[in-house]
Amino acid sequence: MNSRENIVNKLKSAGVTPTTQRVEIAQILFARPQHLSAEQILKMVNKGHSTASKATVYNTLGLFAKKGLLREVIVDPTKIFYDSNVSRHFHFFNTDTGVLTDIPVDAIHIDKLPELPQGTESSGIEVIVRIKNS
Amino acid sequence: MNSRENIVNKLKSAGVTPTTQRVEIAQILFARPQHLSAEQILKMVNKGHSTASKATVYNTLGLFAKKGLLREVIVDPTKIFYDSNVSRHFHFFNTDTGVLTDIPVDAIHIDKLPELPQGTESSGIEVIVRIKNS
DNA sequence: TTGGGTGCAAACTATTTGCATTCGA
DNA sequence: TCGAATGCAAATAGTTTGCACCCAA
Repeated sequence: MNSRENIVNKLKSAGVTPTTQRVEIAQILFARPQHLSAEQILKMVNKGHSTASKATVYNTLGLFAKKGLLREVIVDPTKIFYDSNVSRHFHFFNTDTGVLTDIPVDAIHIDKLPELPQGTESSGIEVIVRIKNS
Repeated sequence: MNSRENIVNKLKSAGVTPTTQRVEIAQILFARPQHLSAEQILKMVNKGHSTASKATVYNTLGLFAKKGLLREVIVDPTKIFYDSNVSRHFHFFNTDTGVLTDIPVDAIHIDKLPELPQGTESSGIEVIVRIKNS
Protein backbone atom coordinates (compact mmCIF):
# COMPACT_ATOMS: atom_id res chain seq x y z
CA MET A 1 0.00 0.00 0.00
CA ASN A 2 2.78 2.39 0.83
CA SER A 3 4.63 1.45 -2.28
CA ARG A 4 7.19 3.79 -3.61
CA GLU A 5 4.72 4.81 -6.28
CA ASN A 6 2.09 5.79 -3.72
CA ILE A 7 4.58 7.83 -1.77
CA VAL A 8 5.72 9.63 -4.90
CA ASN A 9 2.14 10.50 -5.68
CA LYS A 10 1.48 11.65 -2.15
CA LEU A 11 4.44 14.02 -2.33
CA LYS A 12 3.45 15.27 -5.75
CA SER A 13 -0.10 16.02 -4.73
CA ALA A 14 1.23 17.97 -1.77
CA GLY A 15 3.33 20.02 -4.15
CA VAL A 16 6.63 18.51 -3.04
CA THR A 17 9.15 17.42 -5.66
CA PRO A 18 9.84 13.75 -4.96
CA THR A 19 13.60 13.52 -4.78
CA THR A 20 15.47 10.43 -3.70
CA GLN A 21 16.02 11.57 -0.11
CA ARG A 22 12.50 12.90 0.33
CA VAL A 23 10.96 9.65 -0.87
CA GLU A 24 13.22 7.65 1.44
CA ILE A 25 12.22 9.80 4.42
CA ALA A 26 8.56 9.67 3.45
CA GLN A 27 8.63 5.89 3.18
CA ILE A 28 9.89 5.62 6.73
CA LEU A 29 7.42 8.14 8.12
CA PHE A 30 4.32 6.95 6.33
CA ALA A 31 4.91 3.24 6.83
CA ARG A 32 2.57 3.63 9.80
CA PRO A 33 1.35 6.38 12.13
CA GLN A 34 4.23 7.21 14.42
CA HIS A 35 6.01 9.88 16.40
CA LEU A 36 9.65 10.31 15.56
CA SER A 37 12.32 12.85 16.33
CA ALA A 38 14.59 14.23 13.65
CA GLU A 39 17.49 12.26 15.10
CA GLN A 40 15.58 8.98 14.93
CA ILE A 41 14.60 9.66 11.35
CA LEU A 42 18.18 10.50 10.44
CA LYS A 43 19.35 7.18 11.86
CA MET A 44 16.60 5.20 10.17
CA VAL A 45 17.28 6.78 6.80
CA ASN A 46 20.94 6.01 6.99
CA LYS A 47 20.30 2.38 7.83
CA GLY A 48 18.35 2.13 4.58
CA HIS A 49 19.47 2.17 0.99
CA SER A 50 19.91 5.85 0.38
CA THR A 51 21.42 8.25 2.85
CA ALA A 52 20.63 11.82 3.75
CA SER A 53 22.51 14.46 5.64
CA LYS A 54 21.29 16.04 8.84
CA ALA A 55 20.51 19.28 7.03
CA THR A 56 18.43 17.48 4.40
CA VAL A 57 16.47 15.63 7.06
CA TYR A 58 15.67 18.86 8.87
CA ASN A 59 14.83 20.66 5.65
CA THR A 60 12.59 17.82 4.55
CA LEU A 61 10.74 17.54 7.84
CA GLY A 62 10.16 21.28 7.90
CA LEU A 63 8.90 21.17 4.34
CA PHE A 64 6.58 18.22 4.99
CA ALA A 65 5.17 19.98 8.03
CA LYS A 66 4.55 23.15 6.05
CA LYS A 67 2.79 21.17 3.34
CA GLY A 68 0.56 19.41 5.85
CA LEU A 69 2.06 15.96 5.42
CA LEU A 70 3.34 15.91 8.98
CA ARG A 71 2.41 17.49 12.24
CA GLU A 72 5.02 18.93 14.55
CA VAL A 73 4.37 18.05 18.16
CA ILE A 74 5.98 20.30 20.72
CA VAL A 75 5.90 18.71 24.13
CA ASP A 76 9.52 18.18 25.02
CA PRO A 77 11.73 21.23 25.32
CA THR A 78 14.69 19.29 23.97
CA LYS A 79 13.29 18.15 20.66
CA ILE A 80 10.45 18.26 18.18
CA PHE A 81 8.41 15.17 17.42
CA TYR A 82 7.04 14.62 13.94
CA ASP A 83 3.70 12.88 13.83
CA SER A 84 2.83 11.09 10.62
CA ASN A 85 -0.80 11.01 11.66
CA VAL A 86 -2.21 14.37 10.62
CA SER A 87 -5.81 13.61 11.38
CA ARG A 88 -7.37 15.25 14.40
CA HIS A 89 -6.25 13.64 17.64
CA PHE A 90 -4.52 14.41 20.92
CA HIS A 91 -1.51 13.16 22.86
CA PHE A 92 -0.27 11.61 26.04
CA PHE A 93 3.30 12.52 26.81
CA ASN A 94 5.08 10.37 29.35
CA THR A 95 7.64 12.62 30.97
CA ASP A 96 9.48 9.67 32.50
CA THR A 97 10.03 7.78 29.27
CA GLY A 98 9.76 10.55 26.66
CA VAL A 99 7.16 8.49 24.81
CA LEU A 100 4.33 10.16 22.95
CA THR A 101 1.07 8.24 22.50
CA ASP A 102 -2.10 9.08 20.65
CA ILE A 103 -5.39 9.89 22.30
CA PRO A 104 -8.20 9.20 19.86
CA VAL A 105 -10.28 12.24 19.09
CA ASP A 106 -13.42 10.77 20.64
CA ALA A 107 -11.75 10.09 23.99
CA ILE A 108 -11.87 13.78 24.85
CA HIS A 109 -14.86 15.94 24.31
CA ILE A 110 -14.44 19.67 24.14
CA ASP A 111 -17.83 21.25 23.86
CA LYS A 112 -17.00 24.86 24.19
CA LEU A 113 -14.32 26.80 22.43
CA PRO A 114 -12.92 30.12 23.57
CA GLU A 115 -13.24 33.32 21.62
CA LEU A 116 -10.06 34.09 19.77
CA PRO A 117 -8.25 37.37 20.33
CA GLN A 118 -9.18 40.05 17.79
CA GLY A 119 -7.43 39.82 14.45
CA THR A 120 -6.41 36.21 14.85
CA GLU A 121 -7.53 32.88 13.48
CA SER A 122 -7.00 29.42 14.84
CA SER A 123 -4.42 27.17 13.27
CA GLY A 124 -5.07 24.15 15.44
CA ILE A 125 -5.96 23.00 18.89
CA GLU A 126 -3.71 20.70 20.86
CA VAL A 127 -4.44 18.74 23.96
CA ILE A 128 -1.53 17.21 25.80
CA VAL A 129 -2.04 15.03 28.82
CA ARG A 130 1.23 14.76 30.66
CA ILE A 131 1.62 11.48 32.45
CA LYS A 132 4.26 9.82 34.54
CA ASN A 133 4.86 6.27 35.72
CA SER A 134 3.03 5.56 38.93
CA MET B 1 0.86 42.96 48.76
CA ASN B 2 3.79 41.35 47.05
CA SER B 3 6.11 42.88 49.54
CA ARG B 4 9.47 41.37 50.00
CA GLU B 5 8.19 39.81 53.21
CA ASN B 6 5.34 38.04 51.41
CA ILE B 7 7.67 36.71 48.77
CA VAL B 8 10.06 35.41 51.40
CA ASN B 9 7.21 33.59 53.11
CA LYS B 10 5.95 32.19 49.85
CA LEU B 11 9.36 30.74 49.10
CA LYS B 12 9.75 29.38 52.60
CA SER B 13 6.39 27.65 52.54
CA ALA B 14 7.33 26.04 49.26
CA GLY B 15 10.48 24.73 50.87
CA VAL B 16 12.81 27.05 48.97
CA THR B 17 15.57 28.87 50.82
CA PRO B 18 15.00 32.56 50.14
CA THR B 19 18.36 33.82 48.92
CA THR B 20 18.92 37.27 47.49
CA GLN B 21 18.74 36.18 43.86
CA ARG B 22 15.75 33.93 44.36
CA VAL B 23 13.79 36.66 46.08
CA GLU B 24 14.68 39.11 43.33
CA ILE B 25 13.53 36.68 40.65
CA ALA B 26 10.38 35.84 42.58
CA GLN B 27 9.48 39.49 42.98
CA ILE B 28 9.60 39.97 39.24
CA LEU B 29 7.63 36.83 38.48
CA PHE B 30 4.94 37.19 41.08
CA ALA B 31 4.33 40.89 40.60
CA ARG B 32 1.48 39.78 38.36
CA PRO B 33 0.46 36.72 36.35
CA GLN B 34 2.71 36.62 33.31
CA HIS B 35 4.54 34.48 30.81
CA LEU B 36 8.24 35.09 30.61
CA SER B 37 11.20 33.37 29.02
CA ALA B 38 14.40 32.76 30.95
CA GLU B 39 16.14 35.39 28.85
CA GLN B 40 13.52 38.04 29.66
CA ILE B 41 13.79 37.23 33.34
CA LEU B 42 17.56 37.46 33.21
CA LYS B 43 17.34 40.91 31.66
CA MET B 44 14.73 42.11 34.13
CA VAL B 45 16.71 40.88 37.11
CA ASN B 46 19.81 42.64 35.96
CA LYS B 47 17.99 45.92 35.49
CA GLY B 48 17.03 45.74 39.15
CA HIS B 49 19.06 46.13 42.31
CA SER B 50 20.63 42.73 42.61
CA THR B 51 22.02 40.75 39.73
CA ALA B 52 22.02 37.08 38.91
CA SER B 53 23.95 34.99 36.45
CA LYS B 54 22.39 33.04 33.64
CA ALA B 55 23.05 29.78 35.46
CA THR B 56 21.36 31.01 38.61
CA VAL B 57 18.31 32.16 36.68
CA TYR B 58 17.97 28.76 35.02
CA ASN B 59 18.56 26.93 38.28
CA THR B 60 16.03 29.08 40.07
CA LEU B 61 13.35 28.73 37.43
CA GLY B 62 13.81 24.98 37.39
CA LEU B 63 13.59 24.86 41.15
CA PHE B 64 10.47 27.03 41.29
CA ALA B 65 8.81 24.85 38.66
CA LYS B 66 9.66 21.70 40.60
CA LYS B 67 8.23 23.22 43.77
CA GLY B 68 5.01 24.20 42.04
CA LEU B 69 5.57 27.95 42.19
CA LEU B 70 5.75 28.21 38.43
CA ARG B 71 4.44 26.31 35.47
CA GLU B 72 6.60 25.56 32.47
CA VAL B 73 4.77 26.11 29.22
CA ILE B 74 6.18 24.29 26.22
CA VAL B 75 4.74 25.67 23.02
CA ASP B 76 7.71 27.14 21.23
CA PRO B 77 10.49 24.79 20.22
CA THR B 78 13.08 27.48 20.81
CA LYS B 79 12.37 28.34 24.41
CA ILE B 80 10.45 27.56 27.55
CA PHE B 81 7.92 30.01 28.97
CA TYR B 82 7.45 30.29 32.69
CA ASP B 83 3.93 31.06 33.78
CA SER B 84 3.51 32.65 37.19
CA ASN B 85 -0.14 31.69 37.17
CA VAL B 86 -0.24 28.11 38.42
CA SER B 87 -3.98 27.82 38.70
CA ARG B 88 -5.76 25.70 36.14
CA HIS B 89 -6.05 27.44 32.79
CA PHE B 90 -5.14 27.04 29.14
CA HIS B 91 -3.25 29.00 26.50
CA PHE B 92 -3.39 30.71 23.17
CA PHE B 93 -0.07 30.80 21.40
CA ASN B 94 0.30 33.26 18.58
CA THR B 95 2.84 31.72 16.24
CA ASP B 96 3.32 35.01 14.38
CA THR B 97 4.16 37.11 17.41
CA GLY B 98 5.37 34.47 19.88
CA VAL B 99 2.94 35.81 22.46
CA LEU B 100 1.28 33.50 24.95
CA THR B 101 -2.14 34.46 26.34
CA ASP B 102 -4.32 32.83 28.95
CA ILE B 103 -7.58 31.10 28.23
CA PRO B 104 -9.72 31.07 31.36
CA VAL B 105 -10.58 27.60 32.54
CA ASP B 106 -14.29 28.09 31.96
CA ALA B 107 -13.86 29.07 28.31
CA ILE B 108 -13.16 25.48 27.38
CA HIS B 109 -15.19 22.60 28.58
CA ILE B 110 -13.75 19.14 28.50
CA ASP B 111 -16.38 16.70 29.60
CA LYS B 112 -14.71 13.42 28.94
CA LEU B 113 -11.24 12.38 29.83
CA PRO B 114 -9.34 9.54 28.24
CA GLU B 115 -8.22 6.46 30.08
CA LEU B 116 -4.57 6.66 30.98
CA PRO B 117 -2.13 4.00 29.82
CA GLN B 118 -1.57 1.26 32.41
CA GLY B 119 0.87 2.10 35.15
CA THR B 120 0.71 5.83 34.63
CA GLU B 121 -0.87 8.76 36.37
CA SER B 122 -1.70 12.18 35.07
CA SER B 123 0.48 15.11 35.97
CA GLY B 124 -1.53 17.75 34.19
CA ILE B 125 -3.59 18.47 31.14
CA GLU B 126 -2.69 21.22 28.72
CA VAL B 127 -4.72 22.78 26.00
CA ILE B 128 -2.96 25.00 23.52
CA VAL B 129 -4.83 26.82 20.83
CA ARG B 130 -2.39 27.92 18.18
CA ILE B 131 -3.42 31.10 16.48
CA LYS B 132 -2.00 33.35 13.81
CA ASN B 133 -2.76 36.85 12.67
CA SER B 134 -5.54 36.90 10.09
C1' DT C 1 21.59 23.88 -18.96
C1' DT C 2 20.20 25.53 -14.92
C1' DG C 3 17.65 26.09 -10.89
C1' DG C 4 16.13 23.40 -7.12
C1' DG C 5 17.99 19.94 -3.99
C1' DT C 6 21.75 18.12 -1.27
C1' DG C 7 25.74 17.70 1.83
C1' DC C 8 29.04 19.33 4.77
C1' DA C 9 30.70 22.07 8.23
C1' DA C 10 30.26 25.95 10.76
C1' DA C 11 27.15 28.95 13.27
C1' DC C 12 23.65 29.70 16.53
C1' DT C 13 20.67 29.47 20.63
C1' DA C 14 18.75 27.73 24.70
C1' DT C 15 19.99 25.17 28.38
C1' DT C 16 23.12 22.46 31.49
C1' DT C 17 27.21 21.38 33.98
C1' DG C 18 31.77 21.56 36.62
C1' DC C 19 34.09 23.78 39.77
C1' DA C 20 35.98 27.40 42.53
C1' DT C 21 34.15 31.19 45.32
C1' DT C 22 30.93 33.31 48.35
C1' DC C 23 26.98 33.72 51.24
C1' DG C 24 23.98 33.15 55.03
C1' DA C 25 21.58 30.42 58.90
C1' DT D 1 31.45 27.68 60.44
C1' DC D 2 30.08 24.89 56.66
C1' DG D 3 26.96 23.30 53.58
C1' DA D 4 24.13 25.43 50.19
C1' DA D 5 23.88 28.83 46.60
C1' DT D 6 26.14 31.45 43.12
C1' DG D 7 28.88 32.83 39.08
C1' DC D 8 31.54 32.05 35.32
C1' DA D 9 32.90 29.71 31.42
C1' DA D 10 32.87 25.80 28.89
C1' DA D 11 30.12 22.01 27.23
C1' DT D 12 26.08 20.17 25.13
C1' DA D 13 22.18 19.35 22.01
C1' DG D 14 18.97 20.48 18.68
C1' DT D 15 18.37 23.12 14.85
C1' DT D 16 19.65 26.47 11.11
C1' DT D 17 22.51 28.50 7.67
C1' DG D 18 26.01 29.43 3.88
C1' DC D 19 27.81 27.85 0.09
C1' DA D 20 29.79 24.76 -3.33
C1' DC D 21 28.39 20.78 -5.87
C1' DC D 22 25.17 17.90 -8.32
C1' DC D 23 21.33 16.10 -10.56
C1' DA D 24 16.97 15.78 -12.99
C1' DA D 25 13.53 18.10 -15.85
